Amino acid sequence: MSVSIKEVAKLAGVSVATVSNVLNNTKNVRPETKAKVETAVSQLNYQINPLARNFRKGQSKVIGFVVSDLSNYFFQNVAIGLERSLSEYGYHVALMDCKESKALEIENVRNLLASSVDGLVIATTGEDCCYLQLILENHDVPVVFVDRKPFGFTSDMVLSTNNEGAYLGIKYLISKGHEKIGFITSRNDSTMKERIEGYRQAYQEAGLKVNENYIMTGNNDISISQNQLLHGIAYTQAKQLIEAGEVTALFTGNNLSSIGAYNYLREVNIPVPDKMAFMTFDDSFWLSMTTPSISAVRQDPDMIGSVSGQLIYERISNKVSEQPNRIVRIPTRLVLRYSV
Amino acid sequence: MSVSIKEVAKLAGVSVATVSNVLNNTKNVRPETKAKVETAVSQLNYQINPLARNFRKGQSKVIGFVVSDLSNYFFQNVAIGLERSLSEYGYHVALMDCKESKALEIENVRNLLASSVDGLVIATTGEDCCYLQLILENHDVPVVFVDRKPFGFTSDMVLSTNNEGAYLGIKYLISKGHEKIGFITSRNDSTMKERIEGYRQAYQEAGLKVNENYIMTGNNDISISQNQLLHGIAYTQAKQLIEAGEVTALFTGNNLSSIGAYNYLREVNIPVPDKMAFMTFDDSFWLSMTTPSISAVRQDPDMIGSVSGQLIYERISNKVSEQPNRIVRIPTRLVLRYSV
DNA sequence: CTGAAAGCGCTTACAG
DNA sequence: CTGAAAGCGCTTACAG
Repeated sequence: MSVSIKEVAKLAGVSVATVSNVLNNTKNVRPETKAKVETAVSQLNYQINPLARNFRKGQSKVIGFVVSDLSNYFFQNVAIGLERSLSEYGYHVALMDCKESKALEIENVRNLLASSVDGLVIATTGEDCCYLQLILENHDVPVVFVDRKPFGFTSDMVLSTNNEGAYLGIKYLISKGHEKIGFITSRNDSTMKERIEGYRQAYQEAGLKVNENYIMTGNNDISISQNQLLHGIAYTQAKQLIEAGEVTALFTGNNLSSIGAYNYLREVNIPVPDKMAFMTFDDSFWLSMTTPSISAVRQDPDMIGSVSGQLIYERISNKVSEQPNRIVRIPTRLVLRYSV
Repeated sequence: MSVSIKEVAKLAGVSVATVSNVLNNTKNVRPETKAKVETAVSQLNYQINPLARNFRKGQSKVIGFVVSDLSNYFFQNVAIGLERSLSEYGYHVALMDCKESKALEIENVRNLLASSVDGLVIATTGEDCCYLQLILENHDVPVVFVDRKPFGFTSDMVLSTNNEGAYLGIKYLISKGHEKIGFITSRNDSTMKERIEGYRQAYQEAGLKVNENYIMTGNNDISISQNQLLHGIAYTQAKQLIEAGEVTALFTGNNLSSIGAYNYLREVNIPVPDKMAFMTFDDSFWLSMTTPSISAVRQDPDMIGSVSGQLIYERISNKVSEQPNRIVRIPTRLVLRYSV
């Protein structure tokens, strides 16, 4: 039904090799010949068959994005940025949700490789990524990690300036007179450790001593999804901290924990910011709809996604094959609203 | 580098045709022969090359999802449901954002077809979809529309029970004593018309007369994206209605308009629900984070997505090729919180 | 600068 | 039940 390169060649009176060469700009072709081909192409309304080309070139033009939890808006926005940047290079993105399950993550990676993806972007569920070494050994597929730093596997990474972001937020809280700031993280991974480091730095710079009891780290084994978070671990952590009656401000480590913690404040009717200041890492749309609206350290998930696309494309097209692994940090910034 | 069907055939001592047949279960093969092939497959750790198979079969195993506005959480959730259901059949989804631009929509459809998608799911920007007739005439690609009904093109559709949902919401408001309910829609498309119909039905059933001034329909030409909506058209419409001083309740037609309208209420400090009841079509996460939390008519975007996947898969696999176009309605339900 | 030809790895009539 | 062979539509050494 659809016209092939042969028919173009015939109509143009040249060989298929020549048609291919003008189509792909892969060899010098005499202008007259080129013109003949081009008119034939437009006369027949020829479109290259990407299935044949992909097969021939051994590429699929799809990048797999393996996401720890797709119900998290943060990753949805990463996906959007990734999609946009890769589509510029003619790539599609295959999204795979892991629902915070390592087993699903491994299965997803396996399936993607079996379906011949050209590259992998991974927001890993747990940090241990040794399994990748094994699975990838027969595949020449570049990998970029986003948001969380893996161990057991080295590759390019795109991360937020976690340390600096938390530092900025805590510093601001301190500047507002808060000396006892609760830090709530529902997880305890490399990312959270960096953010806690920012907390410590701000304290140190202000000459304050950190009370370790105010840092509530979570458990990585707990599966959390944004939809069931109103009374999750962050809720409990906020409750504990506030019932202890010491902290005057709460800083939550990501959007997931902000939901649980803020929901607690709301339920027990603690006036923000009068009785309790509140700030979170990760900006979300809903933070500007609450009363008062909530200040946040904003990440740029869209940028994280698009930069990841960039990096993986460079690897695929071998522009940087010899370069060592890169870590790109995407800036964060303070968005002040009325909760502090 | 990777092992091919030939090598499997050689090791098993059979022809490639036979290997193919046991792999695909496409012909009866003697059990002994089958066993030989299977041991060879596992010995060589053979995996079929999907690029070759797709090329041969003329399919890409990807479905394009053309989305009017991917910054809208509603569509993100549709995408997630679609992804999940299609992945069960070995399909990937190629997401394409149109940013509410018809021109981009057309370009996206074109690009997807050029990259050989096997099917198209479309949440159209504008309702006029005549362009599809033309573009699709050389392609045997099934289409499913979601959320909005197109004209100028007929295909399967998956929509919410818009009429019934709005009816439920308005009926509840009326039951609470409201007789002057403002209906704010930022758009004026088939979907909104259905929701307005539900509004009228509830009024009629209650023996109330509809005041047309309370129905503020929007303009389809205005591009709106969730991120810039705090002071958009719904904000203005809410302002107008409330300054006129008649309505005692506000019902917004979708999540986008709820943002603008609620933000107005918030800015001018109108107590909800005491001075003004509030309810919206489209549930969103943030509706449970406001004070008071906001009641909504909940759609099920995830289900809309997964059902769309179902329908398009049936069309692709020709299970229903002779059937006329289907319209599937996904139920909505009332989620009561504290804004009414 | 151009073309004839091999070949990528499958599937699928067709013959036996 | 099994196999030999054609062919899907490209790209790419290779020869001239």
